[in-house]
Amino acid sequence: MENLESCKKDSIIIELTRGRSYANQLKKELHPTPASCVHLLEKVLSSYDNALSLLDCMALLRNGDPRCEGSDPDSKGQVLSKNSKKRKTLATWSQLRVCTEIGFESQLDDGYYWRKYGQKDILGAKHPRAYYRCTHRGTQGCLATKQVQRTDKDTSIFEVTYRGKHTCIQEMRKRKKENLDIKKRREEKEASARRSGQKNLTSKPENQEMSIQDESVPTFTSSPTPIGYENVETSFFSKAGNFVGMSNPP
DNA sequence: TATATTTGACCACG
DNA sequence: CGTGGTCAAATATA
Repeated sequence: MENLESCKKDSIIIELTRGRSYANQLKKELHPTPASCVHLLEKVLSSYDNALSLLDCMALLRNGDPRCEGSDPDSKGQVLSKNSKKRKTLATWSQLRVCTEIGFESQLDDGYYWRKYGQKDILGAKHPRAYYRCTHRGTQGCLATKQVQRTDKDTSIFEVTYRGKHTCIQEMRKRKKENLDIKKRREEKEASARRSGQKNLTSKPENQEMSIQDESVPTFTSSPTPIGYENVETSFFSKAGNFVGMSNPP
């Protein structure tokens, strides 16, 4: 019976993959695509991707991670800004929900270098939203940015929105080692601080960079998913270590 | 000293 | 005018 179920699932995946492929073909066929069609096509493709990702999520759930049930995969998610001060052109975007383990930074670490440039309290959100941009924006003109915000309900889930595309790949790989070295050092520092300072009631803990700050967002220096699309992509990370689900753009 | 983060101010948009 | 995104001075860290 499990076989039957997985067989059905495979069929669904095949169909969805086919549909996505057709949509891509259609996209190619429409050479000078009208603006309205562009948007629609993006939606269609996004739906296929989301459906496929959902199946992945279900598979992971079946493998047993009850934590993921907390978040509903079909929720619309919150509407993120479609247009910012300087990026009106980003008309289309997609959201994706992913669970990954916070403790394991390796999963979050693909070598990208981020620099925090702002933090903002968001109306209706319990936790502030942090704004990052690629460190090499000035030198290489890399326009990739991301936003990180804790979810209201589950503080262990982070919503990460990526925007733009990295154009500094070479530099990234090189930097990854440095990045890890820095993290190692931080870990050691934190460990020693914990050991020596457990009784200390110093109001400011030394481990701000490493662990999650109460209200703020951890200083991720890398993105967990490859950035290959112009679209904004939002991911949700939690302790669970599994994919949770995703939601469609409005 | 150089580079990264914090944080209030500023600005555009609805 | 409120909200969200960005800027930039002050501050922190190596």
